[in-house]
Amino acid sequence: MLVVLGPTGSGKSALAMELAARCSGEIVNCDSLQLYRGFDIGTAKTPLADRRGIPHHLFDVVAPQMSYSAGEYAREARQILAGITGRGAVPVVVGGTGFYLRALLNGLPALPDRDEDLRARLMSREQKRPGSLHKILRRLDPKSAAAIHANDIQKVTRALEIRLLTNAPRQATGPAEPLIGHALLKIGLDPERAALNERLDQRVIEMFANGLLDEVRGLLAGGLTGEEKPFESLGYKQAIACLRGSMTMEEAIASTQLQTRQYAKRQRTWFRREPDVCWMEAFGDAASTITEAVAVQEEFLKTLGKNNRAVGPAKTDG
RNA sequence: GGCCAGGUAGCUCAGUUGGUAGAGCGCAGCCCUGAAAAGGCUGGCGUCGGCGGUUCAAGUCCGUCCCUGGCCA
Repeated sequence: MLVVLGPTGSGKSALAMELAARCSGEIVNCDSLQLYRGFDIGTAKTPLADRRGIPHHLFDVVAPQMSYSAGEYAREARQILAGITGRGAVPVVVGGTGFYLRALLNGLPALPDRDEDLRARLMSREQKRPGSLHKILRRLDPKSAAAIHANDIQKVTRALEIRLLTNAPRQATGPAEPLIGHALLKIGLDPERAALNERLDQRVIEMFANGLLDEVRGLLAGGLTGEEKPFESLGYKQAIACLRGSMTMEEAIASTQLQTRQYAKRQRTWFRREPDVCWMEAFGDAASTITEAVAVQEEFLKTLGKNNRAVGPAKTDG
């Protein structure tokens, strides 16, 4: 399988389709927001008309009211991958959400999902006495408490949740199950920062010009409140503020541009640690990048073919 | 031209009765076991508008000049 990763706006989707078109590939989304139904313009989802007949998976599969998690993603994506390889095609995972990609490839330990009731109780405790959750964690799971900053309430809460639900500290909760049975080629896109920023700024202007506000109006008219999870994301947050009159359009655009740049920065930091990535310091839709990536892909598919033949018979007992 | 209010970190601004400067945001770097487009951590020597003066010591007092905004001519 192939993985195309990189910051937002680096041209992952375009490159992924070029690669998929050359190897009977099928695109598998690894972006936490493109999963959501109805959130198209602000998430830069590839429009149906531009998908060139290439199968796209895990787009528009989550209702906006639903909260989602890396664990759910990993489970669903693995099923999709199995289906694709089962019919002899090549999965091309397109990922901007590093944590989801890690969950997919490395797996997550078998841990309980969010427990909203428990979280509500923990939160009210934290609100009454700030810092109390970390204090409790220090007693119940000192190792996690040392690893998580006291101000990081989200992660403190999660660690405490695990400890209370499983009666064990996080580290003792068993190993993750990495994805197996797939030869992997990871291609990373890392265009020059100034050029990416410029493109991101431009993209935000286009999103607002091309109907982001209308899309949000439509979502609200369809019964959503504007408080659902995906409305907390880049562009949608600002669009809501704009529709409610707490932000002008100019402010909304500027704020989205700013936060998009910051997001891209965090993605870069995350992906830098991803092992075994074939990095290309350019946009994925540049002709030279496509040429280079296709060459790498062909090399990969060639060795993959050999390995499959060599390893094939031995696989039966696995 | 006169009066008033200002000119302090990239931006917005704090700076007590004089003891060589801070906060938010930005920016830079980073973290990450089910919210991840989320959440969190670390990093601030900047001619305190210029020049003189008073003082052991001035962003802080005095003089003068420059700039910005407002009001009056």
